[in-house]
Amino acid sequence: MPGNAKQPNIYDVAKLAEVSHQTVSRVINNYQGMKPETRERVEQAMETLGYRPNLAARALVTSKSNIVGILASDTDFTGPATVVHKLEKTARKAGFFAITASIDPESSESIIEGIDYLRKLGIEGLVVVTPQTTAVDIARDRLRGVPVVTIDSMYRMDEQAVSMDNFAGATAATNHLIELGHSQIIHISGPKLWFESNARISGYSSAMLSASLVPNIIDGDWSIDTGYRIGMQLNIDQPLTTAIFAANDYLAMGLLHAFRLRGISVPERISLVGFDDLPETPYFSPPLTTVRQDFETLGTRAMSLLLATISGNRLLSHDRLIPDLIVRDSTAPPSIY
Amino acid sequence: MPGNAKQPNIYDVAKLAEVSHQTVSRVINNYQGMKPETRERVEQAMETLGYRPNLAARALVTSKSNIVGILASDTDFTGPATVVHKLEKTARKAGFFAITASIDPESSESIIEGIDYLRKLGIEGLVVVTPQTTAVDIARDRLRGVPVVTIDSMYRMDEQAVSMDNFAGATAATNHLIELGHSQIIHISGPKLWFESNARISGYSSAMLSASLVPNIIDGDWSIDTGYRIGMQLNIDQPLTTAIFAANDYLAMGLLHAFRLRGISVPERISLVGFDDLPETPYFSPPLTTVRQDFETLGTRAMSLLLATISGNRLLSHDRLIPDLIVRDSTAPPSIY
DNA sequence: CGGCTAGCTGTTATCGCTAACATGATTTAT
DNA sequence: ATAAATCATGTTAGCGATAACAGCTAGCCG
Repeated sequence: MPGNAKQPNIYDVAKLAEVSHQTVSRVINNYQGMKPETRERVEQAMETLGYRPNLAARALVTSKSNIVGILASDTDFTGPATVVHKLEKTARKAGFFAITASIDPESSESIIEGIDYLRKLGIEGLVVVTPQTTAVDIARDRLRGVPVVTIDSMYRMDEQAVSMDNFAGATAATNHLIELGHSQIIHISGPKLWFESNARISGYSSAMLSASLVPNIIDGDWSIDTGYRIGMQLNIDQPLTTAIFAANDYLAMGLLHAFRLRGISVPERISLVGFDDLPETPYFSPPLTTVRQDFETLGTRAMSLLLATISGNRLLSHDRLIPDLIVRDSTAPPSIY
Repeated sequence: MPGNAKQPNIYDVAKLAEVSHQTVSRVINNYQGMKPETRERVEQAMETLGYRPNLAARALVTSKSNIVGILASDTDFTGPATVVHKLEKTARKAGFFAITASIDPESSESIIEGIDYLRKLGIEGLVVVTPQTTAVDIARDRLRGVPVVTIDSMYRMDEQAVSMDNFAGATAATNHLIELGHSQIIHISGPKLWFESNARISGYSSAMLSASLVPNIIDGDWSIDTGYRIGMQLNIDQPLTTAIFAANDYLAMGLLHAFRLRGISVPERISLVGFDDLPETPYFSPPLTTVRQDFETLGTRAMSLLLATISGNRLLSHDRLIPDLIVRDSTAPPSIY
């Protein structure tokens, strides 16, 4: 790297264009009300010098970092990953920088560490993509004055949030089974600490009760393994169960695997519904009926909401997306034995 | 937000501690050679004021941003996602900020946009997690003087890179089949543009040739769908094929699905090996023999390499990780018809 | 034809920090 | 005891931008 000449600054541009540095600044900031000719001359000079404004200097004087933070769990589920990508792209498109801190949402130490990391950078806003309540609370507490938008919380409707209506999704899934004629429908739930998990439990219960059926919930988590174990142990004959709504596709996958080993056929003996619509879900045997969430829109909306809040336009403060039921071959009317 | 008092600066701390601002700066930068008593007084003052150094001001004067960039494809595959998380955490632990730009690796426009975005921030280094060659070239070109570390490239051994040895992984997979006694082994490849894809093709071919067998490659991509289509069309009787090495688990998943429909049993009629070891891979029917890559280590190593380069310690410049073969039930010796 | 208003551009101060040098109080050497 | 060296801290300048205000032309009016 020879002669690594220092980056040109605003004065270098000014000198070359034979104007004052302030005029250059005006060009950079797109100030209306200068001679087009002057502007052109300055743009010319910036071009030939390869000038790039120094963001640190700008941030210092304006006390605006132009950076927003993203606090994300370090799970590698594809849903959150999609959301984070969209958040970042939306921010970028709006001229903001997005910085992600991934955390272990079960450890408040990790949460605090992540938030402090973002705070050091002087973020102007934060999106929390962690599906547990604690992270949000800590964030709001430590970032007083900085807008915080939550994804996927429905536990505090007054706050700024964009959420996937897991309740509605679960209701749709359950109603689908009810409409097919099932009455003994079990729900295998996700872990209790998660927003989504609870919302799906409520949606299921509500649909069951509305149809005068009795909810029957088995505690699970998000893993294939747990689905498998439950699938191996589950007594489906007493009382006679004909349908299962699993809280996610992984659980459903484990159940399917277990049922295959036990010779329980789906959907003939048991109808099964999942949640998430993973890329491989259509290729299960049988292809799984499930609920699809539009994570891309979720990410875009959340960042738009945050940016609007930062620039002072209070938008609608609680946006909600409804997931879609995708019907495939794993659900059918109960067979009459 | 009442009385939103302005953030304290170094002078406020200095006044409270009754020292000069420079002394405060010394404390912040951990300067050795000041009275312990003075240091304590300053630390006291910082604590009571809740002082946080202003990074913009520091960056301005030192012309060091303390930020590194991550250029990542916006695929939601779990491998890259894991790598990115680890990159970020490793950087954070070392006192650096990591900012991710996700790009469409097939569009050089998108790549350039991503790089310019990072460049504006004044990144001091970059890790490229994009599995195509173009992104790396563009990055190196536009970021002259900034160290760039690549993940998963093996196409230019002289450059700074940490890679997963896909060649070795593919060789291991192929040899496993050969050792079981198979001789007609087909490889379904990934897309041609990807590093990994080519490395796996080479590893397969090399293992075949070493065993005096004839390579037979069918072009694919990474999708279940393609695996499924190929699985439906493939003629496995002429010539008599007894084993398939699929370039990833998704392809294998599609193949399995197709074979199930066609009544081709795995592993009795066809042995199948995948690549990736997805969380669900053990739950395929049959559980899939595959190759596992340690993405966490990959991420950690790559960031360590970058940070070492930034601080001037040229480390080993090409680090390589060997994936592990995980043998499950989808492979068996060929049956003698 | 003097003065006032607009329309552009220039000047100066400032953001919060670190670098480089300056200073005063001790200690050490002669 | 006095000059030199050492230690701890203070002073000044400047990083590269924007903000706020000041100044200079023109053009229009009465």
